[in-house]
Amino acid sequence: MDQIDAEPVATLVGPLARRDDWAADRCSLAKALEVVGTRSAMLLMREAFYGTRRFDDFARRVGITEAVAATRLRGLVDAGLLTRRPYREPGRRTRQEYVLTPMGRDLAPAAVALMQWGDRYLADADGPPVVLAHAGCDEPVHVAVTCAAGHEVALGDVTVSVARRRTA
Amino acid sequence: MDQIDAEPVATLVGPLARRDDWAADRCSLAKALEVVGTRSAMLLMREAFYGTRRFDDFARRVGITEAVAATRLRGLVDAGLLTRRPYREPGRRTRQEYVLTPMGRDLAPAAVALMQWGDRYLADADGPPVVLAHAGCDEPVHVAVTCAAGHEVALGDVTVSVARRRTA
DNA sequence: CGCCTGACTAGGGGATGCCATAGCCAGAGA
DNA sequence: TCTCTGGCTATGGCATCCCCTAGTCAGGCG
Repeated sequence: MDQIDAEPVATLVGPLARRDDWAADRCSLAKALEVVGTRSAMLLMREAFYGTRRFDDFARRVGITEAVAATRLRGLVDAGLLTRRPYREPGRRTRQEYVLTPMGRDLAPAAVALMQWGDRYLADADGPPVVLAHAGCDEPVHVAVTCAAGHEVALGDVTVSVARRRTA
Repeated sequence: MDQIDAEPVATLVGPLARRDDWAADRCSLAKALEVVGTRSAMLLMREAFYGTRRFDDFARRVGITEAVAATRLRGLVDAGLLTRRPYREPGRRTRQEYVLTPMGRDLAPAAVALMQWGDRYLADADGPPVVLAHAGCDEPVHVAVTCAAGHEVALGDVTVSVARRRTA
């Protein structure tokens, strides 16, 4: 251990304790960042969570140019977070809309976690601009790390260990 | 509403329902991304969560050059996620270490949420490389959006509304 | 006093992200 | 058939991110 004092960080167990022997290139966080690691990609996902579907709404609401929106949306479709789907309003021509897939929808906790962190530490004097609540009980929502038994887990109580490989 | 069918997305209530009247530039998610919106910044935070403290360990384990590590670490210190602290091992010269602040520590749920999403959708055939568990009960941890009453909340059950401003 | 090491800084260059302006194409309405 | 609009694509340019290869600086040790 190269810990000097007992700062609450995660505990690495098993082979991971020798950090430099472990290749971080398989890290799922790194892989996730390859897909949604840009500002524009994550903000486009925010819009998708808010129900935006049309190309120019995405571009305008995120505040990026249509060229960037086209590139980024194509990337998100290719990665599987959104699907392109033609639709038709009566009296209008056929259009494409970008709709969340389950994979895209499952990114919501990460986006909410980032938003919550921003609310807490980066909001201006007026406080956070929006509040997320549970439609059922009207209580505000928050994101937390919990274990299967339902305990909320602090960083200092997390252990990190190598997973058993699915394949030999 | 420009919803075509009932996809489970968040429901915007009040003034927010007219999306284009709402300026997204105060969005906390956007602000968070200004701080940790780059791949290297988030991966440096991952290392910090794992207990890394020394400059060259950060650079080597994240797989970035020392120049990038220096710039990014300075940014994280300036933003308040890490502090620089001199320390001294006996017989060694004084060094600087980078230690998590409470602000940095509170980013952990967002990082875990992204990692969990990557585990689920982006892992290779071997499955995710590491498993996070609760030190107390050994159960794997996961990140979820919950309300104050403890209910796990799906995206479709989230409402988004304007916050009451802290200041007039 | 001079070497060595840890912790950076400097410089040069390629790739990506973003912006602004302009153009293209399909299809509905006139 | 002509026009208009939504939904993109194209071009050119600046900024940022990242890499690689040095070089610098402080301080403990021989």
